Amino acid sequence: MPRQQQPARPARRRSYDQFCATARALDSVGDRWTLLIVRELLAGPRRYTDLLADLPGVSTDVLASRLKDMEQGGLAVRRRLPPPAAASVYELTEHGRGLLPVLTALAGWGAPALDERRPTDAVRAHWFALPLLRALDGLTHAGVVEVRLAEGEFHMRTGVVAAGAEAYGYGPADRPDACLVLGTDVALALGRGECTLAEAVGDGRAEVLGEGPLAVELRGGQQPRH
Amino acid sequence: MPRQQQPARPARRRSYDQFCATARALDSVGDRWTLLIVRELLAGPRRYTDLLADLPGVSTDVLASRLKDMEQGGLAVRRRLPPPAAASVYELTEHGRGLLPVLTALAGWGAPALDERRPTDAVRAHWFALPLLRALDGLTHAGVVEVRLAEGEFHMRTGVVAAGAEAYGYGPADRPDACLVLGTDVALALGRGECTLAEAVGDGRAEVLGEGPLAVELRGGQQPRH
DNA sequence: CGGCATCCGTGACGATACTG
DNA sequence: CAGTATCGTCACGGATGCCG
Repeated sequence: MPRQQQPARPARRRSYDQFCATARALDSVGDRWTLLIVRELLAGPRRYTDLLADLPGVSTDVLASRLKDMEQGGLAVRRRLPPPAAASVYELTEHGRGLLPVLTALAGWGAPALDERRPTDAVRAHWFALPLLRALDGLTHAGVVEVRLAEGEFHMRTGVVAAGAEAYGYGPADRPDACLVLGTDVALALGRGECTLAEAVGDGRAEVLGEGPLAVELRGGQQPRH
Repeated sequence: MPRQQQPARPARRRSYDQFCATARALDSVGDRWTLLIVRELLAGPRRYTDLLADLPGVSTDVLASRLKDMEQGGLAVRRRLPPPAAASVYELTEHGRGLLPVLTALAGWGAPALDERRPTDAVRAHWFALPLLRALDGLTHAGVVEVRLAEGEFHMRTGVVAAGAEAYGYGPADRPDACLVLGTDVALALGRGECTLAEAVGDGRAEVLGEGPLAVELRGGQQPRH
């Protein structure tokens, strides 16, 4: 009689029942939509409705259920905003932010599949953050880079990312150390590793604004490793 | 009229329909069991029945369906063995082997969840390969390490892994450069990054057999990076 | 309006049985 | 050995309703 469910109400989700680190990870984040919710929350705290808007296709009950699972799994917390705004946001815990390497690895592997944009495909600017984080992985200078694409803007943190800091975020940055203006095609090529940012700047296909050390490094003043 | 399915027979699988590298990756490998099948095939070619045996809980039709999806997605190929053995094996393509960083990242994140072994958990020796590969990531000497656990044996390739070579495999190695004898608890601690192999060898909780440069490095003759 | 809960149709999943 | 067939169950996707 396998999978005997004791009458506990929370009705624990289906497990792979394998003593394996990968299987345990997939027990937590292997369900449909979960890793994409993490991708959204890696950009910062978000409200339920905003998540719904940036995850086209997810149904309301599935999103609510996943968020509840993620709370129970210690991936995210629900935080009530101060009175002026009568709303609450969902926010990754440090454990949840630990999924960043998983997401960047997945993005690196999936980037070559971004060759054609299908007419049914949704787009958000910050979805380019994960591939670009990989492309700029070798930078020595830490700081915040604002990225401007035709699809919109986002910002990301270069260099060693502190444990408590978010790796990227929605919209423009408060005080960016550098500003990166890119076409979609260049962003895709960078994500695929087909060219470096220094090469794209040299070709005039990318533009770096700013004069700080990070901006200089982005332009190729110091070659990033590998 | 969303998601209008044209009468094409292959009935394309459900897609996230997002122009995002991560979403594209999950379109390919986001289905239940797929990444665990990849974990199995990363150890080398396997027959259908062997996969069924090492993936307890998967049903026959789901395994057949996933393998077909993986063939169609260019992740794996089915290869018929020469006449003596009237069977065929499934084998990862180079594209499929590119998922190794995704699997190691997932294993690294999931390793802390391996604190208790539940009575329903299945175990295979080679499931420890991914966390151990991470733990030995900084090694400078390339070679093949045979790992002996209470649960069984497997082997893995250290140093820079050539594109065509498998990162790990089932059972003992043909001609190992070093041999690693571990208890389960030490294997878990290594996977969690709680200690280094040199420390475990120093404590006598791990044993390294062999005299080549790789064996020396494993013992801590040269400290692995970080 | 934000944050779900409910209902329903479809399809994916899991277990078993069966076949070439 | 390597799957296909069948079937019951559950998860998913879409729409709508409720409630603070």
